[in-house]
Amino acid sequence: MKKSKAETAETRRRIIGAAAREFRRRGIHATGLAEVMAAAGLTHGGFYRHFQSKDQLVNEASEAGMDSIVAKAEAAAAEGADSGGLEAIVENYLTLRHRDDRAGGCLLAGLGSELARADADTRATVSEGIAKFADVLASRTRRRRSEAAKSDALFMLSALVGAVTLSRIATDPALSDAILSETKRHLERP
Amino acid sequence: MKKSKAETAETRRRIIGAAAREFRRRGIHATGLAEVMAAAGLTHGGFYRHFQSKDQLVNEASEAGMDSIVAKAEAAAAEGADSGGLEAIVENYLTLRHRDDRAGGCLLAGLGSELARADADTRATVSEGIAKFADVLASRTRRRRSEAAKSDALFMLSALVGAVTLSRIATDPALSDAILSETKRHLERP
DNA sequence: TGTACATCAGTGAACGCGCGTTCACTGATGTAC
DNA sequence: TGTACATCAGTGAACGCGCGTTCACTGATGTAC
Repeated sequence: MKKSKAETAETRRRIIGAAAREFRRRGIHATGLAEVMAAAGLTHGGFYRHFQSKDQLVNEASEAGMDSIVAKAEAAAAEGADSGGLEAIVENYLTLRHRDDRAGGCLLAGLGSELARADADTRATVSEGIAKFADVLASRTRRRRSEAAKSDALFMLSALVGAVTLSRIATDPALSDAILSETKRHLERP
Repeated sequence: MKKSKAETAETRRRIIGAAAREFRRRGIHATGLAEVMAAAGLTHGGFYRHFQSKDQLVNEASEAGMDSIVAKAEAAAAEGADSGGLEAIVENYLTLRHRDDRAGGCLLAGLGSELARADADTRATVSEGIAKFADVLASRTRRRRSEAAKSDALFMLSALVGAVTLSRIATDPALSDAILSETKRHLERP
């Protein structure tokens, strides 16, 4: 059953993608490797041909997750109606769709408190992703001074991630919706 | 080894307190009942004299956790130098001490993404806690209209929780500190 | 008030289960001649 | 170009381990007389 190099690389990418989705959907600790492999269309035994450990997969899935959310933010900004594209990112992030789509949503909102307990390698990976996300936001502000833009970006990112996280906990639908809509309102009219 | 009613109630409270701390420190899923019971000075076998399941303990520990963070916010506001006490809450929440003290810190920042996957009972409990926390913040704003105060409160809470969560992920100390300090700056000078 | 018995908080061994990880095996592919 | 062999991605059974939960037992307390 040996596969070509291209097939092997494709399988590896498929496992990482399935892991990113399953981790965000059910949590890192609660998701087993067998579950991830099944989602990738494989059996669990083959896992160690591609990764040294679950921790390594968590790290690579986190990198992929951060890359994808940063790319989504850039795409939203590029399509945005406003000049800078900042509102488009916020509009896109603080939606009911994002709140309800954990598997496909932002890694930070989906796994924030679990990532805070991940190993140093994974946290370093995510740390870089946070910086990149903040850079994308900062480059879209109308601030002249780059420190002010960076400051705005870190603040906005905190509010975005906190709002989606809290809106997912809330069982009261009015509260859940209000967390998203009021955060949106404040970020758009600062 | 039967204990008096008062002792039994005290033991129950001790288990809940230990659980709240251990869950925040290591995560809900990663913390075993034996660990919680040991932290409460007991062996694991006695757990089911007090609770029907781990889920029930998670629910009660979450209630205790939300009560304690709301009480802390009220206490900070009462001691605050500013008239309303809002700045005192923000100053108190966005500290390096809070970031570094997961076991004793805010339940929402420590377990946010895990709570979003908890059972409906626990999420309902935490949902009420979020509403109470927002009420405390809203009552401290200088807004006249109560809807505006509520809106501010939900936004602030999102930013507070998001900032501490992200600052705990970040391995770059400058980034971690900046997330807290820039969020503080924006919330204090809106 | 004193005595006999029922209660039940807490102990520690045991349960089934699912986890991360390992391993012998298979068989299609890449490589050496 | 064709053939023989080595490689290694993927399978499925098995491993030790820790988990949530159960249970027989202990013995101090509360209760009934």
